[in-house]
Amino acid sequence: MDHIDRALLVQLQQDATQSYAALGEAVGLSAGAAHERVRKLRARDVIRRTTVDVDPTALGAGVLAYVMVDSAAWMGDSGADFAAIPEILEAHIIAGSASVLVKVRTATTEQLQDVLRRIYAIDGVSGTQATVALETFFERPVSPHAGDFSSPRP
Amino acid sequence: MDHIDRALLVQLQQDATQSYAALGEAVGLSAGAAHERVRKLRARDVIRRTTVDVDPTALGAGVLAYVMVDSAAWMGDSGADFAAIPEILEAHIIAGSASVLVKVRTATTEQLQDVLRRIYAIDGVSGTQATVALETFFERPVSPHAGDFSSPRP
DNA sequence: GGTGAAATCTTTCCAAT
DNA sequence: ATTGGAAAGATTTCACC
Repeated sequence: MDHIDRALLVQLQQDATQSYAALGEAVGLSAGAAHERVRKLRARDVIRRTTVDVDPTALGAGVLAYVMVDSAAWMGDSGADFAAIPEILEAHIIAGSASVLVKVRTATTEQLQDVLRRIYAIDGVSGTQATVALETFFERPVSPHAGDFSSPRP
Repeated sequence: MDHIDRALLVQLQQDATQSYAALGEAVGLSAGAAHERVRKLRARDVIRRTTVDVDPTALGAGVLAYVMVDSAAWMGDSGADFAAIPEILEAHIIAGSASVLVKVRTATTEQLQDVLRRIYAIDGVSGTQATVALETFFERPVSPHAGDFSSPRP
């Protein structure tokens, strides 16, 4: 994972449809060498998959909310219960007053309410606190240059 | 946006490297027709871009946190200030007691602390409440079948 | 809007360094 | 690990439906 690999990841995050010739050009390598490096990044699961970024509003999922889920019991084995609710895009065990944090997208606030009802039905859940996003400033992938920014700075 | 378009989006979310022949096969269309539909989905910005999903831990960003940002003033024009912090992956204006919710990835909790310091330096910010994720159950893209699930069901 | 086929460009493989 | 080139395969266009 040198600086060339990171440059390749930046390029691919921006546009994974570009040719290996263009990719090589962008990082100062031949098409074959760029291909070989990307192949290894995939093999090592640094690149997990190539995918498309779909506009949620075009799919009728314009309402975004984060939900703090409180529980009376240990929730560490409840991953599948949350995954069974398709409107939930992320679920994390958290440190703090709540137990689980989930990210939800729905078409309407009525549907959000229905998702909260289904979360409530999960074993051990004792409460929810939903926070609705009014406007999204941005959503972007993790930067391959993370770690170059943190203090102490050079 | 009929059911074939949604099936194409599901396929592309899973693997955007597959050929139009394979894509057409999966949805019951010729390669040419699949290509034309995908071209239109891109033109209409339903597909915003083709990208790679990179493992955050491989990039040295294994610490995930959500931060509620409190403010004394209107934060509606502060998008660029949050975007200037590269460790911030999402920033949303929210309804509720806080003003802005941000998603952060860093290598260490020390670096997280440094990000909080930089958030604090943004004009109008009066406080932060960070929630660290201990374990991620899953992170997945928005389902093209969203809306097929909500009650009232058929 | 869909099909099948032709032309062009890319990916993929490999021998050499 | 990288290069250049050759073979295999994919994308893109187009005439026709």
